[in-house]
Amino acid sequence: MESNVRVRFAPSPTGYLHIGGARTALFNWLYARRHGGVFVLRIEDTDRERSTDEAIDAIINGMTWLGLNWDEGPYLQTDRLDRYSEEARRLLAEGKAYKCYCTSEELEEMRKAALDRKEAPKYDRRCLTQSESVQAACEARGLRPVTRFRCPDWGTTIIADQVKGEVVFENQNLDDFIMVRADGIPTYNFAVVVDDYDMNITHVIRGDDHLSNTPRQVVLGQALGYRIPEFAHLPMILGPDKTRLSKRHGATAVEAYRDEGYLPQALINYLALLGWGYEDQTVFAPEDLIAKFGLEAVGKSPAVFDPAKLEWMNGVYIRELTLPELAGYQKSFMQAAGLPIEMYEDAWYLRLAEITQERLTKLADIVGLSDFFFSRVPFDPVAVEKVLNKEGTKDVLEKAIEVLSAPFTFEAHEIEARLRALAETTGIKAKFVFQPLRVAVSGRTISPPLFETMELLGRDTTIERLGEAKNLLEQEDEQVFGETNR
RNA sequence: GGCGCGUUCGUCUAGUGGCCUAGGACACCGCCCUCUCAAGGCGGAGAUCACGGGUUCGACCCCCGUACGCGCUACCA
Repeated sequence: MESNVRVRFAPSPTGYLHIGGARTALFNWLYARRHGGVFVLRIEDTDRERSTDEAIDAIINGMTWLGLNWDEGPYLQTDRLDRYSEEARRLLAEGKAYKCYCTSEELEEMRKAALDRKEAPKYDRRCLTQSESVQAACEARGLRPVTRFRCPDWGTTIIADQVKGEVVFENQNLDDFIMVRADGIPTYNFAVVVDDYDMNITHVIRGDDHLSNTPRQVVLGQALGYRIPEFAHLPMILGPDKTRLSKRHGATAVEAYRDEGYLPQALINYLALLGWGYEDQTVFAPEDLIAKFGLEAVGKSPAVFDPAKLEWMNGVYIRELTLPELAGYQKSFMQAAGLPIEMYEDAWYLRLAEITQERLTKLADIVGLSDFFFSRVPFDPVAVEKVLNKEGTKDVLEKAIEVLSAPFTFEAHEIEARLRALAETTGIKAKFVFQPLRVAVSGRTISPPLFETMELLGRDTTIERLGEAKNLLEQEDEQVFGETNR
């Protein structure tokens, strides 16, 4: 498809890639792919205090894991400092910007005073007309100036936002914001404008926390003689308490979701639904998302992040995995949890995947579902109480050991047939013979299907576990006997 | 304080003047299936469409106002 669409994701590397950033990246990526355009990754690291290399890695890792591949970049703003200086000098020379020697303390005082007078805290332009001699005096005192943009104080700036619609701002409400700090590093509002222009960005798709900054950027771009890109401001993602999603709300790093066993396609699908929808559909393969995505269908109002729905969706995608894929994932999660995965063959893992697939909501859940295959886990006291300690359990265990010891191929369907026959002959309801066996074999009241579990455990281990359960009951009998005898 | 944005079931949303006695999904509840747990099937409950005024034969949908929430108002982005 012929296209000149160029979009970008421009995070500041002050922390891991979080859910909100991922959603912004996703929408940009979808828009680029939908229109056959270019997706640029740009790191906005002009805040030297808070930016870190680790954060850059985390962002790149997160996006890579999600499959949000970019076509250009990552560009670093700190690599482009000369370019910003060049543009700042130009504006200075044209009288569209000026140097300001006010100190942070002075500015803070002015702000407070304005607020006290119930006025908008707007810079009063006291440095706008400063003579060169005064400037020289300031320099002599060791003051380093910032560069302020001389904002037009009349007229209106209209943003034709693709999500929010037409938004009108009075320029007089803007003030002469700082473009370049005293240390020569540009501020966000300046660097974005230069970058988006230099990188030929056609559509700026970002969080709506930037909507109020947009007129500043437009006015600055106009002063620079740039053509202005289209804008689309996405609604925020909120926590359950309806405030902006943050660390306080628990897991917000996409890497955390990866480590818990979420599938990238599930997270992508879920995130796409936060602020966007297509008829009644809820499950979308990535290609489907690309085919159907459009800015016109993006909602205007913020969305609360719902971990429960993400979990459900992850289950949907886990069930769509092929067995070899699932087995591969499961092995790595089991290994990470310290289970000795070399204990079994690949075929064994395939079989395990088969019987656990529809029982998983997160990949990491496999650990709690399969640990007992590697070594006995302590009996769950509740299971002992409610199942093992029932009348006749010992008898069931004994008979089952007998039945399973007979010569036959130790496969699920055979095991099932013989155990059902046992229930039949003893006259005990099938579920009452299966449940104690489950507890004996897995230690718990919940497990993968019993017969498959036994097959995977193997005849010897299965019989051994049944015997151990029986011993446990015998010990208890003795104790009870001893006590009542006293 | 100023400016801006937003407001449909608990949550994500469908809905662009009559199809809405408001549809779907998650969560919740019940039933079925069933060796447990899941998955699956069926069903239920759940929204006076923030509130108040208009406009209209008719408003969730259009206009105005109010309330509440959020964002910006930094030498953060």
